[in-house]
Amino acid sequence: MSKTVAELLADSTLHDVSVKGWVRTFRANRFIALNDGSTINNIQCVVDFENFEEDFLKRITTGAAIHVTGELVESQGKGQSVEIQVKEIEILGDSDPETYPIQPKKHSFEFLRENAHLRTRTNTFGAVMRMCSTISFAIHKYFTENGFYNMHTPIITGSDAEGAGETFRVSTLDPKNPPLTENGEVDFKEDFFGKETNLTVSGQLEAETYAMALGKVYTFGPTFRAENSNTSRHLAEFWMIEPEVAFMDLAGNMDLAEDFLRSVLSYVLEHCKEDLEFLDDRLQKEEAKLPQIERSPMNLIDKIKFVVDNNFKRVSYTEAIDILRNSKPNKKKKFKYLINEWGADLQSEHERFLVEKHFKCPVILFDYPANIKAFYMRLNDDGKTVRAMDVLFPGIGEMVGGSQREERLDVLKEKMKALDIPEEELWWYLDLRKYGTAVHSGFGLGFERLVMFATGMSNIRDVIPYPRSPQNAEF
RNA sequence: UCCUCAGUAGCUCAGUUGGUUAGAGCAUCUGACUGUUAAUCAGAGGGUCACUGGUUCGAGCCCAGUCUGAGGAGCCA
Repeated sequence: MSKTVAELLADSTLHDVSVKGWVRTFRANRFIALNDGSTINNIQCVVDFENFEEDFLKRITTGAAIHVTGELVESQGKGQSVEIQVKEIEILGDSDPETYPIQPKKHSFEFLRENAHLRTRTNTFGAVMRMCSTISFAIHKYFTENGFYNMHTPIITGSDAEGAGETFRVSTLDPKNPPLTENGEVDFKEDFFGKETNLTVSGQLEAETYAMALGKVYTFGPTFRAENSNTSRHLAEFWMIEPEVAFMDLAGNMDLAEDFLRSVLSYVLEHCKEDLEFLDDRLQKEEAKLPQIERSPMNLIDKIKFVVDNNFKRVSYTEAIDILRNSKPNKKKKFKYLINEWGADLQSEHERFLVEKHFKCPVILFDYPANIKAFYMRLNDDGKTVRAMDVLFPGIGEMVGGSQREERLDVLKEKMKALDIPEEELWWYLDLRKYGTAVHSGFGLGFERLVMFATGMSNIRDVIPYPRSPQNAEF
């Protein structure tokens, strides 16, 4: 029975072993570094090349899949504690060294992105993708242990009123020859659902309906935005975590976001040690090439520990504006957008100043001006701010965006009217405010952004298996 | 979408003021060696210089357009 490399390395009582994996390197015609993805570590397989045909050994190339049988012994070399003294090798799948793109050397992330189907066979992407899985599990674990129910919100939606960005249309109509109405417009009554439909940009509104029945719910599913965003932190398809809780106000929402993030990251510290150490090491080597000023003050693991061990700084929008207005870069006109008065939307440079320079820790900004936030956010008594909050992380920017939801029917209706959001599209959403309405809150958290922070990867396209972005849907 | 930068061998890159046959390291192939850690040593093969057009006696290099990628901005998670 074959064991995984992880099992071999963990159990010192094993003797006769059998393992299957992919060849990383074959050194000195004697040492095969074999990896099967179960761990970042390779198992060294020692071959007595005198006992094998030369032509057979030539087929043991980087990328080949092989089955090794032998004896697990203490290693004579220094780089590893144990190794397999090989008795038999079976080549399961050859790998043509002339064309196999992954060499035992450093590749650029850009190159590996073009070979996304093979990049998981590298140390870095293996580590990142194993961590994705662990983080995903930690998220479900946190919510389950805290009394949340998981729900699957629809991926195809009929309402265009969520207001969270451009949508992808879902249609079975013939794009070359669509049915037309008398006015010459596309007749979506003829379409599959009998109306215009899109891929979801958020499960929030549906999650609210379930929170108002099950109490605490969360969604963890794919989300689609057809924005022409070309940045290292946006994707057209990403996974979003959206908890929604009945009877919880904004303060509770902030507590939840903070506790959630710190718990998940703490779980990662505990359960991804080897992968984290590798990524940390890699980052430090990368940073060593940079000039002193551009290096980050903390290494990856310390950065995660810092977030786990310290409270997030909570600052109202109004306080943040005061801090920014009196800040050095504002006075010296170093900001591209200078902060002059209350009501201005905060730009990336301002958020980064607050998080990276002023507070030097994750920051929760709350109580934003109503006119720069979404229609469903709870209006404060001052009449000009809403109970919104953003959690800002160093290097990532907005990790979480959330709010207490407007629970008062008349206030909500007025807001929708002002923003031209048709009531008949969201009749069911308004029903929540008619029947047993209550204070409730929730937030959205971008899964890949959390993975970026936990892995130290700087491009979001490198923390999702097959990134979808403008002009790119390969694989 | 906007701004900036880049595109030269399979990969990572060098290529001077425009001037003979475009280079290096790694990878590959051949040979040697064999307790190595991205093994080492010797040799060989490998190029539509992103694409299209232009300027010029002559373009990898200059100009225009297009495509692709990166960083930043906007939109946001």
